[in-house]
Amino acid sequence: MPTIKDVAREAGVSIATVSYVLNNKSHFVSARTREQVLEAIQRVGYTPNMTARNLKSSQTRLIGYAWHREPGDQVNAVLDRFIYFLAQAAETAGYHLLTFTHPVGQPLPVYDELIRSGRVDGFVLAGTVQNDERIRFLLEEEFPFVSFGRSNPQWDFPWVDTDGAIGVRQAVQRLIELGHQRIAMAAWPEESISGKHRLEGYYAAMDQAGLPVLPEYIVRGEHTESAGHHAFNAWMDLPESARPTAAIAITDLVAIGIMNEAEARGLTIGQDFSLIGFDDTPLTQYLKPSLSTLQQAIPETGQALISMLEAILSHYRDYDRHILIPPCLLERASVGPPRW
Amino acid sequence: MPTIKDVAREAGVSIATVSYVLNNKSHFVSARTREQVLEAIQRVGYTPNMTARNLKSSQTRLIGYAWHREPGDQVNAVLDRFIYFLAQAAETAGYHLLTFTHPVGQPLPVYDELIRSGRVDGFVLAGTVQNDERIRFLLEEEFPFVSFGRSNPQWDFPWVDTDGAIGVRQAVQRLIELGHQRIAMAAWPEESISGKHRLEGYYAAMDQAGLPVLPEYIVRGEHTESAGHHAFNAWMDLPESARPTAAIAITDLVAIGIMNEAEARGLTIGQDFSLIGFDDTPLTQYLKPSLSTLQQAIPETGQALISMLEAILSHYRDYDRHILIPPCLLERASVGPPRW
DNA sequence: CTGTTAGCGCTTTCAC
DNA sequence: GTGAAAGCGCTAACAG
Repeated sequence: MPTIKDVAREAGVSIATVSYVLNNKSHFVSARTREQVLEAIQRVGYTPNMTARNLKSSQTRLIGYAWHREPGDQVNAVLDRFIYFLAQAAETAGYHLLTFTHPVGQPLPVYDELIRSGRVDGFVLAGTVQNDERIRFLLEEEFPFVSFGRSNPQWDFPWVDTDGAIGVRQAVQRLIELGHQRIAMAAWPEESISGKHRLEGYYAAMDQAGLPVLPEYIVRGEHTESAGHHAFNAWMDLPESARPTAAIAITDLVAIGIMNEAEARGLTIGQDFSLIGFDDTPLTQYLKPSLSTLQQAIPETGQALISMLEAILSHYRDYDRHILIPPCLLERASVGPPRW
Repeated sequence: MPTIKDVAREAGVSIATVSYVLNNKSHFVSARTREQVLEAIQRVGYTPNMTARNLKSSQTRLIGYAWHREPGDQVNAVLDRFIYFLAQAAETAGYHLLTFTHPVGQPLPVYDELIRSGRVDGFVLAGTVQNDERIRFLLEEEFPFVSFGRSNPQWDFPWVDTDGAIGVRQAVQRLIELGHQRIAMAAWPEESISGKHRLEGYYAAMDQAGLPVLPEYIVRGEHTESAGHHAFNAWMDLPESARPTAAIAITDLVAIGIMNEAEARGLTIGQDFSLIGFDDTPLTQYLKPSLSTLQQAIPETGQALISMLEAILSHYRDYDRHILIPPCLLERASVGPPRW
């Protein structure tokens, strides 16, 4: 590989001059010299060495992102899509993503090592939880990062998140519009932050419409298909006059459980029972019936996070540290007017 | 961040000595000095700067991997799983993954830039096609890489691939074992290499069992759900005595199309018609009936690729340049004995 | 055994 | 305007 020296020799100038034109410090260089250098660069086929630049400037133009492997060999469809757009946005900003993994429950040593060895300029976090230890750690270390997802509301850190409250609210409103009155929700355990936000949207819509929410309407469970079975059974155990005619599932996988359980009981989703999931997981559009769902604005989220991180790394002052992006309701065959 | 100088000062030795203990050139250092240095490292909390090391050694310990975004906003479930295990294997070998994207159909400039700027030590390719231009390019540049997937058989390059022939053969044999005789296959267009291999497995199993393969049994199509509809319709258009009672779908998405079309025609998959897909795409286990499928050995593949690349980067001589890994048949509810 | 020193390729201050 | 030279943090001859 040719170096800056080769270019200098070829152009008959010093390496400093080459560096000037490389870095657009053109005001220091005469137009003629500039031309010569540019030609020399072409001739020898020179591209600046990133490692050397990085050493000199004490940066890496690398953003760290940790993989999330779900338990039980599952995938996280949202994050799989997310990271692609994150990478793309990062590249546009002149960065690359350095991806890494860490032992389950032991993220900190890996983050620490990456920081101390100067491997990355900043991090993008995803899959944050309440009191996320990574956030606490990075805040403490004062190391640049942005987060896809909120955490402890007491902590002041930059994040972008899907506005689950708005999304679910909109979905419930749509069901109400279709004539549903008894609407249930399959929710997540209390600890989940995004679960809490989505549930808030549900309550908001029901309250606004003056519709009662029976305690039994809210069934909490994990991110599993069987949580859907359980929820649906709980609803069907209610006396007929109280049974919900529609439901929001906190996630598509739970929605699938609900669908399967309903079909097993001889009910037709979309006709006898309306259902809206969350995430637009791949393949859900091909289910019979196709599943209505709230799709997160993944590309925009990735873009927003990178812009934010870029602002931080460039020490800009003015930028939003908290961005909420509403999801988009995709109405498919799993919803319809109530049968009764 | 403390540097090697800080450690040297703290330990009262030269930076060379610190470097020696850091790089386990301990034979040059007395046990006592070694101890002192180690303690000093602890005290000042020192971690070697990767960029500096990299500059010195002209490497990056970074492996480039390009994202593949499928057309039409689809995901590639196999690659999404793959990259996680690839990252993990890379880390064990002391590397990290640098991920990047490139304009559709224009990969080369990005690969070139990454090489010229010394950003990565090697590449892992995935989603290879016939006469893959990336392979041709990297071969020409003599830049280290390994490939998940084969390409032009004339080219000599290191790859790991799923043994689709073995997998499909095994799947067909299983169907035969259950009593099926008229077995069809939804295949890919002729250009697809892996499509060709999988089809070979189909023919091998049918031949071995002495079962005839009507030309109509092979229906080629893209990686879409509608390709499944089309295939199933084509089969059902055959005179009843010739209609297949089971089929292999080249991919789960096509299998879903087949399932949906069959159900629409009032047939029950698993009873009236047996079906096996390919890839174990997430959620397919929750379909009704759950889809039998050939699951690629993704973790092993990632590991094998990294070992191979590591061998190349370390200039080892002895290593397999071509590794075929058989997939695993997951038998679920979509298969059963033929009804007739 | 340990230290001095010359770079790795680049940016940038400071002279000229 | 341009160039000489220092130095980013580290490794590895080479001296001693």
